[in-house]
Amino acid sequence: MTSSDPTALPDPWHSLHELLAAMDAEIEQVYVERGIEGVRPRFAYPLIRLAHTGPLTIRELAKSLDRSHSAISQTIAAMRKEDLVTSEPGPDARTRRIGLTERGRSLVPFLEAEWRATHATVAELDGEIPYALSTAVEEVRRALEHRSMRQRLLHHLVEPPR
Amino acid sequence: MTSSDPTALPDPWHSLHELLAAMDAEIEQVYVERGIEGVRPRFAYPLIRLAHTGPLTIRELAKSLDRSHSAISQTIAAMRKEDLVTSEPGPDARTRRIGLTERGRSLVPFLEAEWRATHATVAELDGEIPYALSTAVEEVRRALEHRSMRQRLLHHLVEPPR
DNA sequence: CGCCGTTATATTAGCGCTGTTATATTAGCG
DNA sequence: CGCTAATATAACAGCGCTAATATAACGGCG
Repeated sequence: MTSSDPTALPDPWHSLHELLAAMDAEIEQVYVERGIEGVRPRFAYPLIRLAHTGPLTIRELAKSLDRSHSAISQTIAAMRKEDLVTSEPGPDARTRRIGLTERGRSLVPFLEAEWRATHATVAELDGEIPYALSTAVEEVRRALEHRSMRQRLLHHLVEPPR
Repeated sequence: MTSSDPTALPDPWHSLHELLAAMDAEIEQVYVERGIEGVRPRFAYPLIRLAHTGPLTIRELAKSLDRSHSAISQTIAAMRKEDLVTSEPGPDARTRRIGLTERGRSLVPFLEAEWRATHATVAELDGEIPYALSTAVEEVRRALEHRSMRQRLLHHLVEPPR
């Protein structure tokens, strides 16, 4: 017989997921309020980066943003449909250089302002609580490097009798 | 001219997403090592709950797990394909009662052990860092209740000159 | 008593976010 | 000419959401 329901304790990550989703939603809301259509939040990162580096190849951009080249390729494809970036044959005819269109470039100042505002907000939030969330995340990451999640799980796993 | 690239500071949530994904992956790995096929981590929550409550309708279950009824409906559909739950006409012909199959029930002891191990691990991790991640998340949530993300963003948003 | 509109439930289609692997294309290079 | 590298694309995986649909139940009212 099972004593008590362990799921009385909620999924420990649920609240975290909710928090992230809610924050993302409010960021997008700010975009919409500014009348920016068709620019999804995930476009901002590559767009801003490109504005500073100048045209890059997919792989260069991917490396620069710490994403897989495939993921970036898809994001770029979506951005091209929105006329935010161009993809022109590069120096090497195998590569294509991704550059900003007029529209893309025109959005950068706002996106940068928004990016900074987001970071400022995160910093503000971190300041309002006893211990910064960002720091806590980093510490967990390091703790897991030291001893993996799997090892910890197995150690705590009390096997039920069959 | 734009001074410096704000995206030199990375997406503040990227590391968090990575962390969560990595943890989930290791949980699933433990499942696989135990020879449990076709049971995704997200099945554990409803499965365990159902074992304790007995058959529930989709909405009851959704409410019980604090998820949308739609999300649960889809999860249940996936679980039915894995022969983990049954869906039988309920007292009211509009409703269906979701119950456990033999297979589903047989997995519960392990899933509960794993659930507890996960919580123990989270507690352990929280103990290894100066301030618990779980607490920090809760504090951020409360801070945002007090003043919304949107308000904070707008306050920090320094509009670029046109 | 039966019809009809409202309400509740469940499902499904479509979307958005993240990413992966595998395959196709193209061009460079030896 | 064939191998390799870079890119692109397709299919898939996971998480979730909203909105539309079908069905059923309930309640009122003629």
